[in-house]
Amino acid sequence: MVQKSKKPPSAAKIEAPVAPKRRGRPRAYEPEVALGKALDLFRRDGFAATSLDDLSAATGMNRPSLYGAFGDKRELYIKSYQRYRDDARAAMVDIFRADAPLRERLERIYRIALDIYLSGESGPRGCFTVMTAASEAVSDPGIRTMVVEGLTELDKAFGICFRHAKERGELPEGADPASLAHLASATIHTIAIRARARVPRKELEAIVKGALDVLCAAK
Amino acid sequence: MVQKSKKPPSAAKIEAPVAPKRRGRPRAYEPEVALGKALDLFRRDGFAATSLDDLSAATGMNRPSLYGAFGDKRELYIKSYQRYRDDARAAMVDIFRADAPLRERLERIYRIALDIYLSGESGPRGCFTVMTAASEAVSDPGIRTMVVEGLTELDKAFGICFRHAKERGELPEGADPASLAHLASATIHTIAIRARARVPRKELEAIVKGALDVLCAAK
DNA sequence: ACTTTTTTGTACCATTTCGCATTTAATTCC
DNA sequence: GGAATTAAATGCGAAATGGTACAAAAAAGT
Repeated sequence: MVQKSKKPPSAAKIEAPVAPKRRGRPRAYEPEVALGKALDLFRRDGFAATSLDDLSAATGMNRPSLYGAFGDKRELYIKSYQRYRDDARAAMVDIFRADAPLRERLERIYRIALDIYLSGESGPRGCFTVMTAASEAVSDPGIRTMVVEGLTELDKAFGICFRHAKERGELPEGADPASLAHLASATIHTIAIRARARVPRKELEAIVKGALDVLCAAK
Repeated sequence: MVQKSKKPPSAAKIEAPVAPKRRGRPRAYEPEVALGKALDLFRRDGFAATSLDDLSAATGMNRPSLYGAFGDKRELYIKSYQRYRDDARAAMVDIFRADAPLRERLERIYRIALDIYLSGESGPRGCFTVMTAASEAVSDPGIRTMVVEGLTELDKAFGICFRHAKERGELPEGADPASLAHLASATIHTIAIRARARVPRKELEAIVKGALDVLCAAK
């Protein structure tokens, strides 16, 4: 289970054209898509309620293959969570880095967040961190570390946003970027929770709008 | 499972002195404390990860008794959640109704919330609604309804707070109580999540302070 | 004392769960 | 074509799970 070259699926097309000429029987699954399916399940049902049979059915891999590819259930869960965070980060990083007015950046961030939280065939899926990972965090130090990392990463990204906006004069002198960032994160969290309770998108958008009205004019 | 007189445990001492002279073998457990133990378990581990054996061990009741007293696992979960909400409401309702300055009322609310979320022998327990009920909400309409009720109840309580404060002139003219209430709820939620990830109380208090600085001076 | 009522405690059942051992299939290297 | 290698497929097994049947126990009513 060392899995060397896995990160660059785009660069892979350059370095390893298509067939790396592996030695034995070829895999009948693509690890990336299988992990995506596993992620969907874990995200919907949580760790305990997701059985290996469910995962096996969803990924199309039988249990031994699953085990061989990703390790045991906990490892698969962690890899799923890692994948979720990578995806979420990838979807937001450009916006966080973009050079746009504060309000516009925030609006785009929340639009992406809503897309992520509300998607899903069998109901809105919410946020992996908030809905299932935080629950596991009490008893599993490894997962806890990941959760804390995720939370602080979001805080920091928002913090940079607000600090930047303050430097540009978009915020009053007295505004505290750190506090505003925490409130922005909190809005992400409250939206994730409400989405999971099937609160309609319209309402969530209204909550976001109200929050932005406060945060973009604060103090 | 009709359970008539159950709500007034204090008034019970007046109406039913001690022994209502029930007919058969007396119960070896007190339903209220047993439900409290069940609540603790569900809150820590969630619905799926809590087994009837665990519940049986924690409550001291064997499974048939559990079943007879509270119904099946899902019913017990719902009753636990109901109990949690009752307790939380009871702990906060006086403060919400109190006639004190905005900031002081909010500070007291958040102090209570932190007490609730951080307590627990085997680590901080977080918020039942946020940590486990919201997860179940996607697939269980009954639980979803309760979650939505709980969320809007909190929104409303905060809303009354801010509206009241605005009428008193504690907030600027342009302030929108509803938006501020949602941000106050969001702060509750973010704190519940972070508590679960074992973020120390000091940090959570700092987040609350920052939020109050913004909310009590907004717009 | 004996019946009735309510609860406890033991034991059980069918199912599900995770994990693995073993066999079979597909591919490359020689 | 045959050995080597890698993965799939089957299926086993021990443990745990939710739920229940049934007998023993403890109280009140008669």
